[in-house]
Amino acid sequence: MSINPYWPNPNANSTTPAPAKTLVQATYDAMREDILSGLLGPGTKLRADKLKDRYDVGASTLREALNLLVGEALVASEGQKGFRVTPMSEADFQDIVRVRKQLETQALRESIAHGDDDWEAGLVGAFHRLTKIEERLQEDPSGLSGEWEVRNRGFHAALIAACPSRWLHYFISILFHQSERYRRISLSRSHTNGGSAKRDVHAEHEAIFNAAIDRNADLACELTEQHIDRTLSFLTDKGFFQHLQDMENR
Amino acid sequence: MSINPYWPNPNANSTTPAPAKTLVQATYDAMREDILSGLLGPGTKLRADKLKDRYDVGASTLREALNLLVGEALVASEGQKGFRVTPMSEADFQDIVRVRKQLETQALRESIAHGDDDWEAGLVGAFHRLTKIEERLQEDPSGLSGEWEVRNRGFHAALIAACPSRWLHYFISILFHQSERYRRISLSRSHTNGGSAKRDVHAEHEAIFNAAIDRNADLACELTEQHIDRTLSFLTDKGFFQHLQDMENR
DNA sequence: ATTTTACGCATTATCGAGAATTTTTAAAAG
DNA sequence: CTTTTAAAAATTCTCGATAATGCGTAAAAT
Repeated sequence: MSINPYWPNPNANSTTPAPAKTLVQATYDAMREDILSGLLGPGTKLRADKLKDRYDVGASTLREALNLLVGEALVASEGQKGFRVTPMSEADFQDIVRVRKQLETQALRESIAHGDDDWEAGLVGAFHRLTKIEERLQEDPSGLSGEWEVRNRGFHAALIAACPSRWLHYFISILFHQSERYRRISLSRSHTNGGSAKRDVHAEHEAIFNAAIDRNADLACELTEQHIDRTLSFLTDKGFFQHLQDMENR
Repeated sequence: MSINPYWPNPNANSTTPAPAKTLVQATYDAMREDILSGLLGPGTKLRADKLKDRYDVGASTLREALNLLVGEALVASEGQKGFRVTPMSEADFQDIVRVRKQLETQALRESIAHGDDDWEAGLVGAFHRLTKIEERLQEDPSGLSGEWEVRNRGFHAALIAACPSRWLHYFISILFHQSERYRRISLSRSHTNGGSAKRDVHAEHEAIFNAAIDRNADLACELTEQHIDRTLSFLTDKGFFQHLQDMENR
């Protein structure tokens, strides 16, 4: 994947030998994963020495990766005072959810309108992959969550893959990563504050999938909005936002 | 302004001495201006030596600024082959216009709904500033266009200033800069291909302003959509997009 | 004539050191 | 005791040099 998701990778479906990843990109990928997983918690001060040690790169390379993450709003640059993992807040997540609903439903509509057989095939495949791992995950909830993230991302990408708007894709991918951070961090830490009716994520995915394949745009969008909304109410019910201060300021 | 527009500058309305701009930020600002003005045309290969010479900075500083611009999709990073000013195309601008309409109308609605007296005051002031320079520009169309860009940006920002969604603001500012590049480059080069009915931009601004002050959200959004649409038809009528290939590949 | 290989040049990517800035610590003044 | 001032330490920012990679040219092979 190219650094900037908006501009497509020319080697997408080709047989050219290797992606030839640059060190900056590798560092960027690694750091993003560490931020999304919560290993680098919200608000964490990103000191050069520590990070140079952790990722084993020079100062410049590190700062380039950092500046790349600033563009995705996963890292905030503070004047002459270094970098910091972007803080999290309930208001921020509500905002993400609102805008994400608007953009994803729009993209889904256009995707359903433009989608051809290839789109359907890709969607069926992505849903199948996701189904398999969700079955496996239900029996054995240990591990595998990394792979689930990949397939969940793939399914949601396949849904809107036929939408021709590059800018929608770009913005949606940013917001998706933002959401992913909230979800993953909320799961990795125990905040079992309240009940929060058990959520059948797979059923939600299946319903969206069926509506999309049936070309029922209105229903698919409705279900997508609910799907996204539930990520918010899920975290709220869990009392996740009350624990945010605890993990800041390291 | 902080590098990442999404996260507000804590020194916004304070009396603290100086913004203490970092060299990276200065270079980033200068390069962005050069790209938006067309001085660095679409598709231009950004060679390190030339740019080091032009902006008088070291290699690392330069690359940091470059990576910042990648996040705004004004610069594209090509694997291991350096950087390049993002190309322009008719399809891209159509996409920008579509998404921009959707986001700006949404933000305008929320702004009109939430706006208080301070918002109105800011809007009146911004409109006044814009009016003055547009009057001056009508008599003497030479120069001043740089200042017009600033005030036009300010007016559009004031319209949606009361919208509470940080993410909408962030995405809109990206798309606004993208649009600005198309508009400015189309004006700086002579492509008087066809008639293109003379456009009274000030009248459009005035109509939007009045609708916003009247809290007529539907009308204001309608007018905003037309306003944005006209930037597209204006360039199309001018035959701008037929000249795009000419200015690539330097 | 076309393709392949090898070489030298141009450009990019990476690093570590030094300069500039902020933060911390401690002493001095009120 | 609190505030101010000043030096020291820690951290960030910037630069130029070096290593790695890609590109163009020309000789060699098919």
